[in-house]
Amino acid sequence: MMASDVWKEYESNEISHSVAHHLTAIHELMGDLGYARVSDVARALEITRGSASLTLKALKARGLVVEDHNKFLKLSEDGRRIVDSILAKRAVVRKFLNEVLKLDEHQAEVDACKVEHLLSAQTGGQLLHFVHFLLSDDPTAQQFLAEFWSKLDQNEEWQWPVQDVDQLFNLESR
Amino acid sequence: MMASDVWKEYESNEISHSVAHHLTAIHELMGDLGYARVSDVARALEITRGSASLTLKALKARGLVVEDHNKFLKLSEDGRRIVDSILAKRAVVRKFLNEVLKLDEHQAEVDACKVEHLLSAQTGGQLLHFVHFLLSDDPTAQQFLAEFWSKLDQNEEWQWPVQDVDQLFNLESR
DNA sequence: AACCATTGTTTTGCTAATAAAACAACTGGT
DNA sequence: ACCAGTTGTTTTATTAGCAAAACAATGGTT
Repeated sequence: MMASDVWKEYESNEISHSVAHHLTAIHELMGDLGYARVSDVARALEITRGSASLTLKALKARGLVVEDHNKFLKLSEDGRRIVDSILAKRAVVRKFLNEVLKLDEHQAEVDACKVEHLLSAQTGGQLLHFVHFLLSDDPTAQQFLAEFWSKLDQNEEWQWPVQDVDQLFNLESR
Repeated sequence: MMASDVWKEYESNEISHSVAHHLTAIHELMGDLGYARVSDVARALEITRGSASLTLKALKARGLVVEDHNKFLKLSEDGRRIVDSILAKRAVVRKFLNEVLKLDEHQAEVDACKVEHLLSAQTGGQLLHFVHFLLSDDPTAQQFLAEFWSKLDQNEEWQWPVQDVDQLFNLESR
């Protein structure tokens, strides 16, 4: 039975996908150009200036973005904190998908981009610990990865989607 | 530099979060009650009948839901296929977060629910292979997990979010 | 000065997903 | 037969996020 309070938490996120990319665009523009204006954000995201203007106005009202005396944008302390957490999650998810699960880079990039703003801080932190150990020079980790990859090559295939995943795991693993 | 075609793929998904849960609600109601009507879906999702009626009308138009001569709903072949892929992704992600990363069950449930409809079939399949091997009785997998968990307990902590994840991985891991 | 490009904003309209409320149709109890 | 409850739909309104278009302000070129 689905706890109905679970699926509704999707909307009650700190930030939306759109907001996440408005904020990260400002961050990247500050690095690339040294500044970020409404038009620069709009260009980076390939949306109209009007759309960016409205979204950024809301972000200024929320205190995530601050504006110069000359319409130059900057991340606030809170905005910077959010961008850091998003970029960290994106990086670790991309790394996991690409370097562990061996998905091609574009697929890893796309999927990481889709989930980066949805994962909790706990999940991001635990995943970071996991991937860090997995890709370290620890011999156990390296042996494990080698065996996993060799199994991948052996093409032991289920047809996806699997009907009952729990059954595949022998049911008693709880 | 963000490839701007990447982040826009977020909207171009086969199904939305809302649609995913309308479909899975029908699936679960069929199992629990043996039938599923508009009101049953609305109750299960805790939304109004009006909202469910409109969304389900669109799903009928898309051919994912079919309607009885007496307003009883059923998944079509396509709808069933989508539900299968969603439930499989949800199950494997939940299992990974809870049983590998040791996140509490509620957090695992919530995060899995958020990303289930966003992951590609490739990602779902690869993650299934990975978790299946990781939780198998293969001694290498078990040893790896034991070491990982012991490291977790040792509380080697970064402050999250980590500023530069790539730096943490020594940069040269590609 | 006249012109043009760029910038930022505002207004209007669109879609998806919801709530709220009104309504019609059916069902069951008395 | 009547009343009450349930069901499904429609209409109206809201919010987030976009486009398109109009507009004003600035800045540079000739």
